[in-house]
Amino acid sequence: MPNPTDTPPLAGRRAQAARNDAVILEAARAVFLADPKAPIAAVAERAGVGISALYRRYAGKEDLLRKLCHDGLRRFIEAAEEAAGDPDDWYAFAGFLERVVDADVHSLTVHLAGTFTPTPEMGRDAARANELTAALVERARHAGRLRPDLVVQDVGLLLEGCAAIRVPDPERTRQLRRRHLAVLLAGLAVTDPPLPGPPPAAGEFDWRWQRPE
Amino acid sequence: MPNPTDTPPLAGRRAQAARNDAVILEAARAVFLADPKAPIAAVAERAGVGISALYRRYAGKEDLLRKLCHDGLRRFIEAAEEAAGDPDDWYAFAGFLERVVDADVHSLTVHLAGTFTPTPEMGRDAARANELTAALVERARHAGRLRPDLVVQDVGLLLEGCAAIRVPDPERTRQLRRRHLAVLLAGLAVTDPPLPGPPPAAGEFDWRWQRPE
DNA sequence: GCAGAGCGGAATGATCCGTTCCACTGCTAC
DNA sequence: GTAGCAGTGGAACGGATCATTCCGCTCTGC
Repeated sequence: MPNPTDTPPLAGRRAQAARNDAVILEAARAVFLADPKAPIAAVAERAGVGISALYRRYAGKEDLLRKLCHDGLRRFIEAAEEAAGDPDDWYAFAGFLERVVDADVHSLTVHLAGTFTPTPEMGRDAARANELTAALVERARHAGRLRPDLVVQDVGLLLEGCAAIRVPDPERTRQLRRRHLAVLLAGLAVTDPPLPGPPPAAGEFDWRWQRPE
Repeated sequence: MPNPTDTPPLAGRRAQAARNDAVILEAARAVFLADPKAPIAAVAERAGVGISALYRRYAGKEDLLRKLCHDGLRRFIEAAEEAAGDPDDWYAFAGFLERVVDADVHSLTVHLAGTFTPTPEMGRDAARANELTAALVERARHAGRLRPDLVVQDVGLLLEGCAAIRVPDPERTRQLRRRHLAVLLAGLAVTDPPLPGPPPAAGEFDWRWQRPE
């Protein structure tokens, strides 16, 4: 009689349900990453489950999208915290970008933004993500390894540029993005010539999070 | 009796028609740039004309999309030819990228690809565009101003990264893209460290031009 | 055995969109 | 003058797409 109260070695129906939790989330991630406007049926198909399995877990499409996006935000935060552990100021920053790019977190968050009404907690997490990023930028700049005219808001744009690169094969996508990122990093470590135009301001991209109209 | 055979000072109905030609194309460009899946009615509305005015000129949506994309390809070629006129090998290359980014040509071409069956002429133009780009890359590299491990196919990805940056205001979009491009250019002018991963191969992105299925 | 959690997938109803159609306008040719 | 027609606006049509609901089935847990 293994574990009467707790149920780690979940079996039978319950086990499938628990497995489906993960499978569905993974499928949703993959599908909406490829096409943010994909129908919900595509997620079910990809997960190899019926539509009911989805609606049993989420109140509706918007609910799923919100969950997905929030998870992405959390991964972003994780990446920043992990990277911050690197004692080298430059590699902390560079490693952060690499992690975020590898995890393919930015495109999900950005392309799904505006398709749901965010929760207050998401707002708080977004703020935290921003702080962590700013700290990483500050460290790298203070160490003199990062061009001084780069502002935090630029980082979002860099990540967006990387996220735009996408081919059918995920692994190849990762490689090509790394390649792109390498060019960017080389450009970020250089002081001259200075960056043109007014730098992006704080809050300049907040509109992304507003619902259309 | 001004001009019995030719009709430069077109008037009345004809004049409106000629004006509409341009207005419609411009509207279509703007609309499909903002959303490649936009309905045709949105184009008509933006142009301030009825739907008939569209269908009088184009056989259908696909026809319009093809025309738009082909125009974009031609602008790309123009940009390459103009930039090639610069005697400085590096500025020819950099100026080429700046022109393409400013003209917002790449995103249209890329995001519309696959939504129509291309004409043979488009195939030829695409090949020409590729040659011109390769020549520019070659010049810059030969002059020792460009990192030696950059291949032509990388250029498409760089442009894609820039095109991914988009805010509601077109002029601000242009500024931010220039800023992004400046980082990229700085990174391209640097030799060390070398770019990671297998470089993109010729034809690796041809799938973009295939219709879905 | 049996109640019901969990599920598959057809059915539903709403929305969206490409295309067609028709009535109208005002040049233009005669 | 005026008949004819190129050019047009926009309503109407028909097909496609989707989110969501619903029903009947399968097994598990007891």
